[in-house]
Amino acid sequence: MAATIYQVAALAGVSPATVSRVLNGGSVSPAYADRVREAAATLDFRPNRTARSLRRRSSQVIALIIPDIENPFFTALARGVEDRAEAAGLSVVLCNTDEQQVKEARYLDVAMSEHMSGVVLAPASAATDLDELLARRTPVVIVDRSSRYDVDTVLMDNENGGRRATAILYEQGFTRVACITGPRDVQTAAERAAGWREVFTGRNRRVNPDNYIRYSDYRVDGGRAAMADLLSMRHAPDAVFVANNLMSVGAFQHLLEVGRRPPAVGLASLGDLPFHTWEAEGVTVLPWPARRLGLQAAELLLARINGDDSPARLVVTDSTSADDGPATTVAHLPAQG
Amino acid sequence: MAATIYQVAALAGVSPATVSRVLNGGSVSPAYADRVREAAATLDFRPNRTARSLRRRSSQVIALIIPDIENPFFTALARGVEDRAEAAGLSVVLCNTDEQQVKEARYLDVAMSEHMSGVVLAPASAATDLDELLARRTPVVIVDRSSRYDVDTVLMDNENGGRRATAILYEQGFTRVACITGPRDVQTAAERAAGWREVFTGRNRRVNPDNYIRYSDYRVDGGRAAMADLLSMRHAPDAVFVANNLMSVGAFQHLLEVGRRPPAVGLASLGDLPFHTWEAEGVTVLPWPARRLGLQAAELLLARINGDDSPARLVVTDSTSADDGPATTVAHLPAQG
DNA sequence: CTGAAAGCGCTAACAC
DNA sequence: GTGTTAGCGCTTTCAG
Repeated sequence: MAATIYQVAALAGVSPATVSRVLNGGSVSPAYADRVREAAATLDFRPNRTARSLRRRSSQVIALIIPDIENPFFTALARGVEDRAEAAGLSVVLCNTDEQQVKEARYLDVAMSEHMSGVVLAPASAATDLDELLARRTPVVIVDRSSRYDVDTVLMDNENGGRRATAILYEQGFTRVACITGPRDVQTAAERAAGWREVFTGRNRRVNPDNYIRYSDYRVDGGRAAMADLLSMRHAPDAVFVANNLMSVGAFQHLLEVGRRPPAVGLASLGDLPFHTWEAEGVTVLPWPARRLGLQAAELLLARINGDDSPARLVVTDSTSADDGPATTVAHLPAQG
Repeated sequence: MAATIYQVAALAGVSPATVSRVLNGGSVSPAYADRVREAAATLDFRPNRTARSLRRRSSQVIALIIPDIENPFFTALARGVEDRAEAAGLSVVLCNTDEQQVKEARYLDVAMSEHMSGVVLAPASAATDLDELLARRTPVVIVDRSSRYDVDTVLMDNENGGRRATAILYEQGFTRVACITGPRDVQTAAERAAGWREVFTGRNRRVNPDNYIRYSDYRVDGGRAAMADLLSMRHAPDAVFVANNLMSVGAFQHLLEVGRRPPAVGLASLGDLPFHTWEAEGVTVLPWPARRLGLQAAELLLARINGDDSPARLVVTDSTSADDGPATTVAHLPAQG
């Protein structure tokens, strides 16, 4: 049914090698090239990518592995990766690990055994095992959360994000700014909280910061519950820094439900509240440019795929930077222990 | 670097065929099987899927092609497909067409040339060309929007959804219920509007329904603009049926912005407002079970992949059905013209 | 510039 | 139950 390179060759009266050459830009006499193209067209020939990958030992596909496909942060990141990859003629396949290490391992496995030409990975956990992937010299870029490997990594400046968001709330006149962050064992959560803690302790010297931080789950319901918990304290905070987009939605919902919408209680979020375009309603939003992260990650990956073998790079983007601005710092990773 | 079946065979002292058999469940003596497994383990052998696909002429992956990865409806649908496919040991690769026919065509192309074992497609347009895919007998299931092909299709009962949502608003006491629907040339938009029109004309006999319908774009901003437009009419409606989740968000935002939150103006949505869990706030939400649609589509696809060749089926789910309920009608498609 | 031929790693007849 | 062998469709030396 599907035409092969041999049939095209036969119809054009040339060898399969010649057909292959016109497909891949080898040097072929114009006359032959035309005949081949014509034959290919009439047979509706479509090169078999599986065979090509087998032979070339690499495919024209990269994998993007993310922990939560239903989080708009990651879908926006995916758009960034896609846009850049598409421009380079690569297809992106999106894999959802659901924050589970086993699923992540399975998809990494698929990436290897499908000989994908690269992987962009937002790790589900700090324990992710990339040994094999790296042993096979598959280009890998880590994004959003860092890993214990010496590979290209694209991160946000989480600590500074926490610091700035918190500082803004104090500047708005609030006097006791609490923090809702993610799971204790997720690095980004710890870093964002660290930024908050620094500012908090500077402003509320007599207060134990541990009383004003809640470790939640980066999800809507977790954010709502944490906000409810904070507001029920004896000395409740008058504002809250929330460390990601989804928890901010939950926190905001709770405020609406109890009739204390900002600025009755201050609220600052790292990243847009998805599908709420009402900063005007009093929520402070620090840009958290997911799409750009994706673009950068794809950029690094493409370079590696094209043979770049310089030392691993670390790209840290700060939320203060303008959307197209240059406030992104590039540095080489320190040697790993 | 990567071990092959030959190396495993050599180490185990058997033939490659035997290794293949233990991998794929052929009958092999337990003694040999053990030796093979051991050899595979020590070599960290991982079957090369590319080679396997080339030989078997099919891969263990299915493509899910959706028009908008940033729409929670489609990501939820994707979860459904994934969950079902995973249970069957298939990997799902997600492709985002961005509502563009060219991208859609490209991904269909990839699906073909990668010999994917099936495709679940939410068409970007009515003009989608599946001729080749079907000629190659690739199993295909259409979901969400129908196509001109005689293939398995999983849809919501759009017209009834529009009818019910509208009726509910009238039952709540509103007297003039307008409609915000999707683009004129999108079938689901027309169907949902038709349901609305039926109820509207029954209740407002002297009024021209065309004055109370807005064709927008299924996006947040479009919904907001349409709502603003409707409210500025001389005889403005006192309630609005909005035909999808994102436009409902926009419409709702506008109501908040002008201080007329429901029930000051009635609002009914087909599907949850993403990340707003406040039906309590007066928005009527008809369940629009995206995840279930995905499950059903995957179910049909798996059957086809496993050789089912009965006539094409049409599965229509009604939003009135309980989440796990049976109010889903299954019928055979009429013969196509 | 072109063709012949040898595989990429795996599976599936077909023999034994 | 097991091994031998011939490809899947393509790319890529290597000769010419």
